[in-house]
Amino acid sequence: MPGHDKDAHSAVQGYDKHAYEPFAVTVDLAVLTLRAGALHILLVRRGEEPYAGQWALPGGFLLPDESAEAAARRELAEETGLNDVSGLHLEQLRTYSEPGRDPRMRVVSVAFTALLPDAPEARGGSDAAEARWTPYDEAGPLAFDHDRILADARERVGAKLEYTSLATAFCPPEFTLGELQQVYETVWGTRLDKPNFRRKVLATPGFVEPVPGAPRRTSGRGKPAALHRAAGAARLHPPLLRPTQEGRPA
Amino acid sequence: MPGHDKDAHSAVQGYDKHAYEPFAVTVDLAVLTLRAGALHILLVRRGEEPYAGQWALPGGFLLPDESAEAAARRELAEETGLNDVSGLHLEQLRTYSEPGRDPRMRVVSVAFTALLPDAPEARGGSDAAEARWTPYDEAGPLAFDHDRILADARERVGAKLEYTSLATAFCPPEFTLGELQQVYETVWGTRLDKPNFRRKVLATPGFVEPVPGAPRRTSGRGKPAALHRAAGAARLHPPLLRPTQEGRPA
DNA sequence: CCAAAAGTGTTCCGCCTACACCCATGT
DNA sequence: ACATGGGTGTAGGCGGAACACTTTTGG
Repeated sequence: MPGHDKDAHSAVQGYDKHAYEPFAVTVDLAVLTLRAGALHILLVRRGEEPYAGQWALPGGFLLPDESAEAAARRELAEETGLNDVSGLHLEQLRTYSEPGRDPRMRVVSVAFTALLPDAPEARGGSDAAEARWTPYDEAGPLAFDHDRILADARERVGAKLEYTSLATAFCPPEFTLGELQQVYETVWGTRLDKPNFRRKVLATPGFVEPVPGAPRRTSGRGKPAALHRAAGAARLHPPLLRPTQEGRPA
Repeated sequence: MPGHDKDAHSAVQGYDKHAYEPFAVTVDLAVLTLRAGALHILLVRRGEEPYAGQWALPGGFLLPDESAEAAARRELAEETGLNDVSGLHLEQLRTYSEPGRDPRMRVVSVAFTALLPDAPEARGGSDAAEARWTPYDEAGPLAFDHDRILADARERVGAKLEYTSLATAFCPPEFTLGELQQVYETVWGTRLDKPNFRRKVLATPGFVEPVPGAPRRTSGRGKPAALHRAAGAARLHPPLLRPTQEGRPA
């Protein structure tokens, strides 16, 4: 929002939108999902310079009358072919504005993190751009500063698992506690004690609740599990803390 | 960063920066400090329409070759007269991009939270705009969507006190544990048990460390306190959790 | 001597960890 | 029968809450 410096006033008072260097505003999306017990990220292959042929995060320009959130949903739908984009978890990560991050022009990008429960195979984008789910660890060097955005997204998600109900966003509407536990184990890269995980989750008010008509889902082997769904809470009290890593860097 | 949609390409391939509706990009600053045991926010009074005469968050336009962070520091220096802006804690809050949030034109604003130890009296800005420290609770209706930005900032700061060493940013370089406790009590609006607070803080590795040549600072009455300073850690393990509010809304 | 703030000690209780053990299902 | 995953029980210990108590200053 405009402040009171003279630069702003001279630009704004006359409503001259082009008097100052304009900025291109884009959104970038770090779309994460769990496939085969591993964290995957949605990437698209660039068709043009710069970075032609390299993989990058999906994204695109804001249209004149949409918010960054709306642009992110639109781009996501266009590039993955998802229908119910309205329901999924979308969250601002941060905004990247360093000059020179795009060699062509000044681009300010609002980055989002999106979490998907299952991973529908990615279709190419509307203009036939190639899209692919890639294991997080194999997401090679990406175009622009997307490596950093991706790293920021992972760190943020890992931290938010502790004190928010974010993990349910990786799960389908109805899920088993085993599935929920896998989310934590995969994102954190640790093993958790199943009985204790179960109790902690159930003891946290508003985290999950059993589905009334509970038909228990079987996962091949073993006893079929009771189904749960997200109860309303956004923040977890008490939080589900990561196991204490002794050698943690201060 | 550009994606692969056609809109983007047609705008970008020709390097035509004005082919699409340009966006004005600004920064807004929620500058918080503690004065007289209460949370205060730095506000400036607007001189022009819209919202002329109303109070607003300080901020301003990005210059062509500076990042949002740099713009935030520059604006802060200009509007408060602070010299060592380089040292203080500045952190991205989120980006506000809803169309219509500025009635004049399309403005995308990157909001920051800044935390100051003491509160030097605010000078008016370089162009004589009025600036004032205001108790958080008395920050009346602000211009634009700044009420929301301010609320978001407070919520974020409160949450981050739990699991980061952010509280030290409200303190001078060397501080007493009593001062640190006041930060928590003021931002959270709760009372904390002094002995337990003390032990928890000292038990969290990397949070604070005693200053070697410890001359103990007196605060009028009572035993002078030992001085501490922030040790390196950014995240606290274990976190300093807020006292459990039972009637917390889910 | 008293008030006020810093700092230490100690007890109690809850929760978290760990691991043992039972349940239900597929092969 | 047995492997596999779901689910319950329980003993031990660590840590936080609560509060008593000592220390050091200013008035």
